Amino acid sequence: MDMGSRKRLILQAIIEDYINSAEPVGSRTISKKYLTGTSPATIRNEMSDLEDMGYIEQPHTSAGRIPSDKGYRLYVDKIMKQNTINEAQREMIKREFIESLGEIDRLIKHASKLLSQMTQYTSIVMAPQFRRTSIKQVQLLRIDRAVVLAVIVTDAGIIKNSVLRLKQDIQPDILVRITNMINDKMAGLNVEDIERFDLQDMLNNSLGHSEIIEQVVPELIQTLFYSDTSEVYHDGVSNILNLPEYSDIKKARDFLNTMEERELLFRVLNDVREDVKISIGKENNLEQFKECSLITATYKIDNKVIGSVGIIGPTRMEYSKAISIVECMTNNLSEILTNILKR
Amino acid sequence: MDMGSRKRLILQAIIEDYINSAEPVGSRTISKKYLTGTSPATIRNEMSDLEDMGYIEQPHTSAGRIPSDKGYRLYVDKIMKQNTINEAQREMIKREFIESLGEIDRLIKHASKLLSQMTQYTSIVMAPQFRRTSIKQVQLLRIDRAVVLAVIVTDAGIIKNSVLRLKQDIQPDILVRITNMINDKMAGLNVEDIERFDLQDMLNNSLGHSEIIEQVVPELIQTLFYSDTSEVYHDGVSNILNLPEYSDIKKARDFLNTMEERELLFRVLNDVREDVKISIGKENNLEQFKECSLITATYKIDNKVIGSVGIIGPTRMEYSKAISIVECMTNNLSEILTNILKR
DNA sequence: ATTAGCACTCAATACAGTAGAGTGCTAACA
DNA sequence: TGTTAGCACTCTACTGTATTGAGTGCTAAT
Repeated sequence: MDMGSRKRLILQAIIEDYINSAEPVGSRTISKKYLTGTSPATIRNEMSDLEDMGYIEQPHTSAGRIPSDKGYRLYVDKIMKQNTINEAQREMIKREFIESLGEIDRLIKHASKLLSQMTQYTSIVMAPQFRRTSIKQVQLLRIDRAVVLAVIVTDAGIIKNSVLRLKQDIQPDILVRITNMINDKMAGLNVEDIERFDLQDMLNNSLGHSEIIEQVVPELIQTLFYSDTSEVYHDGVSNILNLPEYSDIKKARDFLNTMEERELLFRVLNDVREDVKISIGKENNLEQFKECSLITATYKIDNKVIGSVGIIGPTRMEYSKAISIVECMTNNLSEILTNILKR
Repeated sequence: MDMGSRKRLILQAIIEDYINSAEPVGSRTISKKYLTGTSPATIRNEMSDLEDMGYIEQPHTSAGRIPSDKGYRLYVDKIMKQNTINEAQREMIKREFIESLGEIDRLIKHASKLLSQMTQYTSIVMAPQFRRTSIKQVQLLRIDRAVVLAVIVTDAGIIKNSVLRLKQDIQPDILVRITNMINDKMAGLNVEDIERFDLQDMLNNSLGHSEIIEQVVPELIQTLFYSDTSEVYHDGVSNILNLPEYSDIKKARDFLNTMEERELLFRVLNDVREDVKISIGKENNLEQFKECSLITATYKIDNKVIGSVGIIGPTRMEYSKAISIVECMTNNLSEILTNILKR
């Protein structure tokens, strides 16, 4: 059976109507609203074919049709037209970001809020990732007699820090020496290297400072790993309760539960390799998202992928709009991050 | 009309039954389950009195009674017995915390998770607050030619920092001079003082460094304020969907919306002055929480109140358990924070 | 003061009937 | 041969009605 252009129009009509209404779409509706020249009976025949081909399905005999995951996939890949967000919205993203210049952290949270507001779905974002960069330098700063602040600068300019509390007092000159030692050994390493870092070797060449190094270095390493998995934010979770598919309280609860598992969200975002990735329904690996679609995209610093953002909605998603918003968002993020860090 | 001891027992029975069942409690139930020696008719008379006194109310004529806010208040203040959490749970809190030693941030998030898990309500916590302490010292650390890390240490030992990107390069010796200047002017100030800080005066005495100071100091001040209002976490939001009072999707959505407004949650937590504060239903100032109860408590460093945590649940809350858990939590937080910061 | 008995109220449930949307099939038509 | 009108059929959603049962308030007896 081949996919004539009328079938394609009908599929498009079904999908776009269903996206708006969340109700099964019948042949009469299509005949009246989308293909005025064609009678319901003809459309019924075509719909029957489309069902056989697996693009649409029927919840029960006397209902209209709804798109299947396969149908959405075809729609996204071949049918829908791209770039439906207008210049005003594009401007909005740009403008909003200029205001939140400053702390990277703030920028990221702002991106999340903006994504969920503009799409009316739930957004998830991850802060720029260490794991994908390497250490440029480490600075140790004496705060108090036995308190040291460790600052880690990476090649993408991301700065992380942690407070170290030592068992004994430390003199400034010794701290300088230790700082140099650490930089000798650790500068240039990325997180994968750090996993295999040979602490013992360093202690053997510690010139009598092994006791302090033993306290400092593991703490430093831990900081790297911790910040790697924890900085995931989300926003607009309440939006999903506006959708009829979540009027079932059990589904809503499951969704909320999932959104509170930061580790999980991190994994989802971390898996993104493409510029923009679209996962529809059962295409998602996660059981929890089998009835959702995810639009995820990566952002970069100096063309180096450094993190990703995404939105989660029902499979009946406004793909075209959602995709362009997410895309526009990552483009702006990339640009601004690159600018503020290389300024 | 006076409050005989039988009325008190009946009120207690109504409240405790309603806490468990979320269903209006009838006279027969009380007679069978709580006051076996007394007939339903007698209890009905007493209940009628209790209703006149405003402690209970009737959703509709042929239903049982449910407690009013006033009823809960009396229960909390005079009737319920304290401290129902057992030694095992107390131990659990202690043990859990010992593991998450290290980053204060992690400790705080952990506290939130623990609170919601143990109570099965929604928890909110705020990170230790600057506003309640004063600046001990400011350190500026040169990261790159035009990039400076500012570290602020407070008298309670809380350390905050932010990355400053300058318009021009800066020499290390000049940075030291500026650091000294800033410390001269700002050490000892608290956030309230900072609000009235006279930047112009400082610029007049800047010995030729006014251009850099003009970039650094406002940024520094902003960091103080930003971190003051943003670090609010919550956990267990999904728990509320298990409660029958939120099976109405509209209510659930409103609740979720509220929980996503960090500013609002911050204000709620920031208002807490007492060791433990219990706000029942309409006692809450916020419209959004008129059907909820909040148990909030402060935690301290060196006996100086530095932040607070709380749980939000339905007015039909397991007050006794919730209060002891929140109390136990803040005690542990206070102890651990004091220890790790003064170590 | 307490209790048994009774009439009354009201929400919740179950049930039957109806309306309406939609399909599939067949036969007629261009 | 593709398209369409017509019709019987299916199934959900809604509506109205009757029933049930939990609970109350009142009255009279203990």
